[in-house]
Amino acid sequence: MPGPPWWQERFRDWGYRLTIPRQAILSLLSKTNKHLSAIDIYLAVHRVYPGIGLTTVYRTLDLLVKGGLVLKFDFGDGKSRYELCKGPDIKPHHHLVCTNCGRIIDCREFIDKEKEVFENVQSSLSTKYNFDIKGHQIHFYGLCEKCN
Amino acid sequence: MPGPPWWQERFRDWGYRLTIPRQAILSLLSKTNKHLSAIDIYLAVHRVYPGIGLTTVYRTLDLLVKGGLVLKFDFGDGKSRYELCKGPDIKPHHHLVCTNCGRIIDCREFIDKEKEVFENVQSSLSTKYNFDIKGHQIHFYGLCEKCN
DNA sequence: GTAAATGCAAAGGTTTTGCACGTTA
DNA sequence: TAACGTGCAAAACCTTTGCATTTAC
Repeated sequence: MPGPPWWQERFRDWGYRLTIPRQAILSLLSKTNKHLSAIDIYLAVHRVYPGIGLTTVYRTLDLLVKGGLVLKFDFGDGKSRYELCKGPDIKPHHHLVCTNCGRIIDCREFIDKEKEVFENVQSSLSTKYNFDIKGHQIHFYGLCEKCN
Repeated sequence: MPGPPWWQERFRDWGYRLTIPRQAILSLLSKTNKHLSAIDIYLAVHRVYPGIGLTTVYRTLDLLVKGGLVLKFDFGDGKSRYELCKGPDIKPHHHLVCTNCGRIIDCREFIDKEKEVFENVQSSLSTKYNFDIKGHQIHFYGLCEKCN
């Protein structure tokens, strides 16, 4: 018996309007574990809400990225990909990217060891460069099983 | 008294022709510590070799990336950036990216600690996912001194 | 001499912008 | 109802492709 989605309150506090396209995009992102591009999202939402425009997808994603609800990735194939990074069931992870076929695999096993290392690194980098570091991304590049 | 550039031999062994545009691009990349886009490279080479075309820049960069002489980065501003990663004076490093103004800072201090961590991680990831991992990138995102 | 490399122009694909119309709070 | 959000069309970019010409070996 799910209550209202957790992002409802967030939008209200935040002062932005929770419109149908925004709900549809958030709902989609919260149900997938894929690495969707703007077009992917447009096409998927279009099936359930045919009125949506690609422009709105881009603008909503920008908003969600700025608000820290979504992460934007560039894996080198010319289009950005988006992932929800807040909410229940969300675990931080990194990516293995096949440089041949573009396949992307999530990997989580490194996260524990990473934490202890990166907390120190980030705070010392912040001090040294006067940089307010918000986060980091780690991408592993190589050849996947099929392409190897 | 510099001898012939180190990449001369490399190209010959490799079976590719060492043309004027290729030399000009490699020469530029070996002298800069900036994070140049294709257009940046085109404009800089154009000053010394006006005959060059943007297409050749892209094709040469692809070649150098495939050959492992150059790394290609995407920092989220819609254009790829290129860095020489072979040759004398080249030290591996990672990047701090300002999400407001796009400024990019190289950081090297993490490299030592990183090595011991990542050698293990990469080999265990390789085994687990049957992925032949060639390398990784770490990007730190935040606000630089001016934008903070 | 011959295959490889180049430059131009055009095409392709992704993302952004301007503006009139709808919608949310 | 007033400000915010949307959709469409067009524009702006970055990158790739086709093809005739030039160049390196």
